Amino acid sequence: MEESTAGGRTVTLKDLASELGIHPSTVSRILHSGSDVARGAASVATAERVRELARKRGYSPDPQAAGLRTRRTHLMGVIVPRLSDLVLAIMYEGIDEAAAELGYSTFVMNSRDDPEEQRRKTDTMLARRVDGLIIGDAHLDNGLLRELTARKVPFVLMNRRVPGYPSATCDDVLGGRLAAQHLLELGHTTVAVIAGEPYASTGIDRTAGFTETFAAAGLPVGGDYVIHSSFDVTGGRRAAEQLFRRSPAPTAIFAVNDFAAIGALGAIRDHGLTPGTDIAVVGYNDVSVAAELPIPLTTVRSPMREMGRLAVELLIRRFEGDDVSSVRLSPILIPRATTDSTAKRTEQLNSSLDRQQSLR
Amino acid sequence: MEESTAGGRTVTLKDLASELGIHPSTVSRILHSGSDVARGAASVATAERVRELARKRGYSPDPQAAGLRTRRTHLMGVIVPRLSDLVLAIMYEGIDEAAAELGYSTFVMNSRDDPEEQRRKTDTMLARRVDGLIIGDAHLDNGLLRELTARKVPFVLMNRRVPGYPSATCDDVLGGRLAAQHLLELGHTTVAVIAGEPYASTGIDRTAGFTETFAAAGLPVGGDYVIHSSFDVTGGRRAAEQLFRRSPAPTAIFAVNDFAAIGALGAIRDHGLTPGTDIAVVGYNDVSVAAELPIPLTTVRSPMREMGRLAVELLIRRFEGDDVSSVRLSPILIPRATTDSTAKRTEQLNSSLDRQQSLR
DNA sequence: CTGAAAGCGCTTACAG
DNA sequence: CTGAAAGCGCTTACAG
Repeated sequence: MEESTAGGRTVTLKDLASELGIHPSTVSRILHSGSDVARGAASVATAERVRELARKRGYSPDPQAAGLRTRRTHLMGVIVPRLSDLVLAIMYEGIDEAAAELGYSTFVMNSRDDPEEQRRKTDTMLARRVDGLIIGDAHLDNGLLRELTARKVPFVLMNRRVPGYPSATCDDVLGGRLAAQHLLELGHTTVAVIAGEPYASTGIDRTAGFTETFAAAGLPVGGDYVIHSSFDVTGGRRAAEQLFRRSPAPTAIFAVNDFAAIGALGAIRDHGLTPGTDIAVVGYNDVSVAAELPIPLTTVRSPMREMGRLAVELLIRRFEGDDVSSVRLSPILIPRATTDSTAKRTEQLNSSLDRQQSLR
Repeated sequence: MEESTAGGRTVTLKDLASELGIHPSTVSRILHSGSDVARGAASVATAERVRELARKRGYSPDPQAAGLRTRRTHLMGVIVPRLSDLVLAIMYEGIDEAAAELGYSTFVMNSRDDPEEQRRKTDTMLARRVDGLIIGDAHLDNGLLRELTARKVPFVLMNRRVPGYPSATCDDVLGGRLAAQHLLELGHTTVAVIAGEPYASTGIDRTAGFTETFAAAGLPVGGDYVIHSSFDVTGGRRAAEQLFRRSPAPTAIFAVNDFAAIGALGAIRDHGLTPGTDIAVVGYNDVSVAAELPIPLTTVRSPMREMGRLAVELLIRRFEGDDVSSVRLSPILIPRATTDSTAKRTEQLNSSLDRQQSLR
């Protein structure tokens, strides 16, 4: 009945020490002196005996106990809107990898982008005494971040940025620009944006990069051609439905998220049109399904896994007292079939859309 | 410079006690006496003063320290093949919810179904002193599980079952049967299975339920009409390509996973055929995209989120010493367009496939 | 080079 | 009803 924590009887420092007839503190010192056998912590001979026995007994130090003394848990809290969003799941895989490599473990929690949940999950993480937080669901204009800063909780943002706080993000303005340039080259003049949630920098920046580029080309994008939406399939479908009511209809749609783009593709099909032929669509992120769609999706690839890894590195640098600044990773455009041969057919399309609208 | 763990200066039991002029042990006793104000732990008056101050100071007990004494961390380890698999991500959301409600926190790690990684991640979890494990990536014939049992590590399986160990799964044999009955009713006689990985009970059971039902109807499914595959889009596509080489070609395909089914749909289109019209396809799980596909996918819905919740509950019952037995949740069939009007066209299809093959 | 002590924040019998 | 002590497993100055 002595088993308590999983794994039953666990070997402790004291066990090791008494088996070798030396003091626990000596064992501790040796085990902390890095791989160079002793480094002044003990004689090479004792050090070797200790290491040997530790290995043999499968000793693994109790992080609870160590943390109690050192005040460092080697734990990171990660907050995301939802792990069932593939984009965040991939970023988390990057976090998981990097954290493991660097000796950290992570808690992940879903906030569903609800401010109350964000606060609650943050509290849970802090109650667990994490060393710091990776925040993947930051809203612009954020009281929680101010508060965390005041409380000196080390954190970095990932995925979404907020001015004034260190973050690991994609250069989303550039991403929007790439999408715009691509569509400009294809000759599109009436374009629309499915812009995501208004509280997320991702959507805002991608939209800004896109509309600024069109404006600079002398083709400003009208306000009612920019529609906010959730970042999922349903959101994209709904937004596209709205765009179908605009006149003239857009000949190209930039959705700031691949899943929203997929929803838009569905709406386009429902209207009897063919993406890539009748109307161009560009998504964002290049999730794995994008290339596998019936009509493969042109998209802006963002380095999702890398962002996760980077967030871990930045946070660790904050632990070490460094004053880290934000990093934006570069996206690239992946042209595929949904922007194949659309622009030339502009007139044709508009008349076909007019027909559709009169049927309504 | 006194800040160390995130959150800086933290209120301790001792702080509370000295502010009230009582002993820390009294404070501890009160805070542990549940919501009934004192329950013999102290006078109602002191109890109220203590609770009041604890609230005011935002006291939250240090779980490291508590765990060190009690040998219970209230931590669970969760191992999944990959969180970027939506099916597992949803299950994890169920785990996350239930664990939070019941006062537990969880670590999740990806094993990528690699036995070495499974072992490594398990070790990391145990080194973190989790109270137990939820294993979502179990392989049939599993040395690791035997070892964990020998070491008295409490664990439950989720998603995939292994005979002899407690698990929270979907009744996959039933699921396979539902798919088969549906296709039988539509009149299909030449059917095939994209069966998933051979080490996963999910694929095995779904395939067994399916083939047994067809066999019982006097229509045994030939061995070369059952093809193993990975559980993703690529795996499904490859398996379908192989099935196109069979003669007679199947008029219906059961894929044990929706993503594999989506891959099969791609292959079908590549062959110039239309799913739901020329060939029936049934998937498994009913992930959110299934209903949103150009041709919505008929599938067997599994209670993914519920499985996660259930796994948490079972594990906690194991902590309490209960001898828990496995639970299988029931799936239901969701008929959609990919099995709309296929069976009648059998002959027609077969001749069309023959034509295709001769072109190769 | 090694030992001994103190202490991290908590809990839990044991007294009284 | 409350206090005081011991101890969970570790780390870290401090001696010597």
